[in-house]
Amino acid sequence: MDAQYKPHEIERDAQTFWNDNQCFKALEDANREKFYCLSMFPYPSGKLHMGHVRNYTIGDVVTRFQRMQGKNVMQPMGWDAFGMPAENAAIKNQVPPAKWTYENIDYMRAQLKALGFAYDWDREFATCDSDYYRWEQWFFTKLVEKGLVYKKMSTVNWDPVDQTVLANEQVIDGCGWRSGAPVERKEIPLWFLKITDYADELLADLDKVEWPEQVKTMQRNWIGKSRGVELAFDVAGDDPLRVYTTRPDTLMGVTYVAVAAGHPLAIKAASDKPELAAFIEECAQGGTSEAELATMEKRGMATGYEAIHPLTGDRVPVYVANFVLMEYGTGAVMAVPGHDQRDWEFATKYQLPIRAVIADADGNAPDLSAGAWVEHGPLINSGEFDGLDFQAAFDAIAARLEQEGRGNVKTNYRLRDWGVARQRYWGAPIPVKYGPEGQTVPLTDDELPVALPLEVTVDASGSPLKKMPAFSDLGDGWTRETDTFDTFMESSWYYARFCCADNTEAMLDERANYWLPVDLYIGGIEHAILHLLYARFFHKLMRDFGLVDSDEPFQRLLTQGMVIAETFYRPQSNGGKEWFNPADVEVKRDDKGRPLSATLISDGQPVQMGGIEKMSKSKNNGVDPQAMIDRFGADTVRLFMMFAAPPEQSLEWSDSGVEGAHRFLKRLWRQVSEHLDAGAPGTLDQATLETLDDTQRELRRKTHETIKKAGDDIGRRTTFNTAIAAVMELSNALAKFNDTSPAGLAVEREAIEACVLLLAPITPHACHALWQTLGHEGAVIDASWPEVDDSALTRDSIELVVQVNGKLRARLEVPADADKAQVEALALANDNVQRHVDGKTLRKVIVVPGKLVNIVAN
RNA sequence: GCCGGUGUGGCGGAAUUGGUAGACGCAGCGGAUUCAAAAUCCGCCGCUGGAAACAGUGUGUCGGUUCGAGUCCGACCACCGGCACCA
Repeated sequence: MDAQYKPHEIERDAQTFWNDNQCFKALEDANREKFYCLSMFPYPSGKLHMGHVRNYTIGDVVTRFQRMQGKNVMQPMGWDAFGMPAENAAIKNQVPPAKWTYENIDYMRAQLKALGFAYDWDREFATCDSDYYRWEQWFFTKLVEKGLVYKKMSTVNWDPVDQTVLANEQVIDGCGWRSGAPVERKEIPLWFLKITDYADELLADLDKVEWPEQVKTMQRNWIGKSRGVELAFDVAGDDPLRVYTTRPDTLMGVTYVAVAAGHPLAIKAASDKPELAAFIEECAQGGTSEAELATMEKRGMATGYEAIHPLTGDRVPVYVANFVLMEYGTGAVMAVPGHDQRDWEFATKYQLPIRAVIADADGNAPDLSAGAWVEHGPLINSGEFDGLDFQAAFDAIAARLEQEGRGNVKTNYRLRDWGVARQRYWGAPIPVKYGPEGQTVPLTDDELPVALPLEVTVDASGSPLKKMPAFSDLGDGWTRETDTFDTFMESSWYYARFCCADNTEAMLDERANYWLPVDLYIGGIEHAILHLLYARFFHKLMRDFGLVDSDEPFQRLLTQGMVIAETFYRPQSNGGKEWFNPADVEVKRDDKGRPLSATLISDGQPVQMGGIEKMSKSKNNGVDPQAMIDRFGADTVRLFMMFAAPPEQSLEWSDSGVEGAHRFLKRLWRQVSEHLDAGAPGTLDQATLETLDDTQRELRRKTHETIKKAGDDIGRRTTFNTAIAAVMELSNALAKFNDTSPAGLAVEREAIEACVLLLAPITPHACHALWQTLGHEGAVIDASWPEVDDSALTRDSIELVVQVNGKLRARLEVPADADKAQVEALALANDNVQRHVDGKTLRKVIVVPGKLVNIVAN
């Protein structure tokens, strides 16, 4: 064997072998247990970044591990190819988005192949292929027929200079990112899917999936099921105002009512009040994101109207408030400043009355001078309802409102219907046409697919489709919808299409039911809500249409952390920052390794350290995976990624850490080489096992402990870092083991083969070569995960720690079968233990078998 | 602002069910090998005191539960992710 580890040759040979033998082609086989492992597919932005490498390495490790467990595995890969960056690149470089996208795909596919991922490439597709999105268009028309789609007015960010709709990301500090003009809120008609029809099921079925609890919690909170009361306030001279509240117990504390700026009552009130009209116009300033709405200054103005309290008949003023939104709920809220902090701040600002109607913890009227009292408590100042607790008050007040026909108990959801229309070009056209008499008609099957025209010129003024009569004008007064789908539509069902991507006759077929649900889905935590919720919804839509028979798309979920790196910059005269790549910067450290200063290598001048952040283009702190592969090989990059942190945590890039990973592979390679040079090993038959000496038995124990731990770490815990650490320990034990007897070499062979098999999912190329070198006929890709020999794990004696009052005072070597009394006696006989219990009274001795003894004395 | 998370040596991290804090790796220090260097190998490595044995102290901060807390509970601080048109 070549004594030197040559990753590039090894990787080329292994990949050729996998390719030639179609090792990763997945075929349905009803007699074998299937395992569908899926990593979130990438947006083809240009080059792979480290986040991709991490994501796909995790998926590949699990895929190869499950294959070694005997499962019929399928791991596909494709491209989430529609989206804004292609349009931005088109504006910048005058390249059509399609050309840019497909070139990026070609480049990134080659990078994925260089990393040796076990993908079934026959299933590959890009969502911008019309063979893919045609089924999405088809399905949308079916949803229209089922009444699950509707059109309504909705608020978007409007750039008044570029005359175009902006994404939230394109709104910087309230201004358009290109024009710099203050953004306005504008109402336009948009298509929606009725995800709220599925709110209850989306909530309940979270119990069916094995997802991280925090992700389930986030989804539950996002859906936000609440039980409250919808009630009406009469308005003198106008229609009643309907409001929803989860705190009907505070109804007697209502001191005003607030409506959205777009509310009919507000608009009516503004007709003879110029200052109110001006205020309403001001409310249209700014972006639409919830974060922006929640943090903006709360402002309001009286309408002059008064609402009549449904129970007391008192008159309270109606305000227009900028934080009430027309499209959420009823566009009006009742305000209880005594018991809601936002209402309290608003009331304080506009000198509105604040009434206490809920008692504090001591049963007294709460002090409301510094803020609202928001806890539950018995009612006060509420007439006949005084003294009732939250639940009793809720029920009594709801019953009373219902009896008077002024309200009813209602379940509400925070979840809003899914707006799927985008005023953009690079997306799947929405398959709808409009008639001369204003008809809205979904396209029929023979009118599908609507192919996106690919030869276009894109500029900052919005979608070119709107300016292309060849696309939009259907003749006889009919026009085509020029909006395209939200790209979340494509990513909501791609996992199912991978099961039968070659089907040109149907969206899905029976193969989908063989593979689905996805057994393990891996992707960034940033997708914990939107993407995963939309995909779950879409799956249920497809189920109710008979396309799949499962309830949930993703059985297990692994949310990976970000890849982060140090940032470096220099302030610029315009107040901005010029960011430098870590590869171009040299960091000086003190003798403890703490960073002191940094300089740019090219000019030797200092740069500022900007902290450790997510690798991104904007901060120029990305480390190019390709450069790392070229330098160390794919296995080293994969090993470092898996070793440096557990998958759920963020991973800080470290050049020297990568070198450490490389060092380990070189060392393993050398260990195999030296082992082979040492001669032929004996066989580990029963007779040999019985005659092993202590050192040999110790190495065998370590081998089987490592097999056990690595299998549990990879298969159950998905903590690849600790699995690797365990194999490193075994390798360290091997380095200390110098026994060239036939039995010694046999034990060593077993340990070395364990190292190779346990690392095979992580560093598949090196292990492919080592497995061959060790004389195996079959490839390691077809090898089974090694089995634990429980008899190798037994010990004659174990180490116990002895504590006195919880502090470690001694370590004892005791027979493995020692009983409590023996252990206690041994512990008390220890000199150092005696010194610490001397002169004290023994209160208690706690023995934790196999672990420790704690002697309590005082 | 709201929802979710994280915080352990110089650094990345380990400690799986409340039971030895710091596995494994990086950096650093010392040594071997070498004409020399690289590579490699061996040893040391939380902080304070001590020659050592050992003692004290230590998991963001403050408090609590427990024989025993990195782990559980309460309050707080800092940072990260998401917030519906980034993907």
